[in-house]
Amino acid sequence: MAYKYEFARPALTVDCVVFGLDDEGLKVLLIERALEPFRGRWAIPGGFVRVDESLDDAALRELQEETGLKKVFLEQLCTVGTLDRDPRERVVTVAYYALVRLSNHRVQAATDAREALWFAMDDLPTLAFDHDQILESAYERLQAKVRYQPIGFELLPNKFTLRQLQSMYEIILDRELDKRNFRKKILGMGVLTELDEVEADVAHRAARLYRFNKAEYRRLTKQGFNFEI
Amino acid sequence: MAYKYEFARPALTVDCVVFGLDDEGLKVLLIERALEPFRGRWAIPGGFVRVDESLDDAALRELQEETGLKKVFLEQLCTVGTLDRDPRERVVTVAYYALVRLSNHRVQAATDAREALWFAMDDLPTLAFDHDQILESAYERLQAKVRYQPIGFELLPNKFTLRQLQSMYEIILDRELDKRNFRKKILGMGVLTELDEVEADVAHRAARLYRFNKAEYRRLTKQGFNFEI
DNA sequence: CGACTTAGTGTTAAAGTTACACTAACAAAG
DNA sequence: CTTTGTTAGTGTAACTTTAACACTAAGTCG
Repeated sequence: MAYKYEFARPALTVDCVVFGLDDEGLKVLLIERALEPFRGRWAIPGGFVRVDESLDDAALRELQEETGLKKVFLEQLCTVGTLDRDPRERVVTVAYYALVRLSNHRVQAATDAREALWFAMDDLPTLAFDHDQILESAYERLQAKVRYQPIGFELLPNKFTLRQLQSMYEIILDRELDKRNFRKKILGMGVLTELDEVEADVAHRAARLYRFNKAEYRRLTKQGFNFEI
Repeated sequence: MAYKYEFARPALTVDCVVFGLDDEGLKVLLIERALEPFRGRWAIPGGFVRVDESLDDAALRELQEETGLKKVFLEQLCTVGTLDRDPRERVVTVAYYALVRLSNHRVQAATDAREALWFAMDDLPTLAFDHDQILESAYERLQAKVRYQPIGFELLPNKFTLRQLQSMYEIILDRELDKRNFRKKILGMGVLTELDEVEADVAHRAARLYRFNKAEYRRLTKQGFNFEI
């Protein structure tokens, strides 16, 4: 009991909603709690913020400690400070969310977590604390975000086909898109570079490969270009 | 020195960017700090979160204590936890923003503030801490928000003219709107009720008065109606 | 009653969005 | 080597939305 303060302080935590994408669909990374409270229940990975690390660092650290996931681009979602959200004491949590390519990230349970697993979005368990609500908010935010920012090029291989790109959007937005309109729109943005290559080893006509042009994307972003899908 | 914890905890504060609207334009409520650090400098009102109050409550309380402002609709903006943002110790702050009708809110400096004043957005002093950045983020968020939500009907009298409504949008968005297009769009949303009344005491043709139809607005919102201006 | 001020109104061109169906390329099977 | 199956790739037309633009109407004031 080493730290003393004149006034009582809420505990401060970070929680990370990590969405993972693969061919099967959109998933979320959850951990099974090894400790009370909610021992044995599934939860969003997260933990206490240390006094000498930034919020972003804390989120990255906790994510790695509990699930093995590294170098994820986390974005702040919101901060929740309801009085009774943690039965132990007053805990305020800063929630983050991220979207990763599932095949790139092998998870592995560690500190404070019995297990870390990807759950399909349509087959989620009831979560500990108020994590259901946080997850729901994160999902809404992700869908809103993907509509006006060409997020998620990091989710595809370096070279990808337009079909792969479209599928990614369809999975995240949870609706079908028109092939021709999608191609028109995405090519019209001018952030894709057409390669002199086609996909290999397919049992049908091979599709052309494209590369995401990051420099061009940044240039357009600065000009306030609208990337709405 | 009454409260002891096993691990060091960051202090937790809330800060409120309150935008005020009147005929002159958009203003921000700032306080002059009465205490160190940054004593004498202007800052966004805010203060420490108590362990037994929610974040929203803390924001409302601090705003009232420091500026006299009550019953403001605050919305969470972001949470900032940079390590050295406060010279005293590690402080994490949850930032809020709000938009109020200036004539409704007489301010008055109180606790920890020497003075509380409205500053025009184009004539701001340098602020304490990282409050310049927080204010800038809040302004961007306000402009983004006003474009797709009919925010700010609370900023007008109960009965208002379309010209008043348009002026409000123009001030917040900081650009001129076409009168006919604006009227078409806003009336087309169906959230305004035309009254059998016109404005009084004007030295020219009197404009028709309208009322905001809150019930209809909520109904449409649930249906995912797009209120983009 | 003339001058002044703001209210109120429609149309058109341009841009963007949506819906929709066929041919091209290639591999695999026979 | 021909047929079959599968996905790639392409254009147009209807519709909707946006943007630009100028005059008459109503009322006050002097």
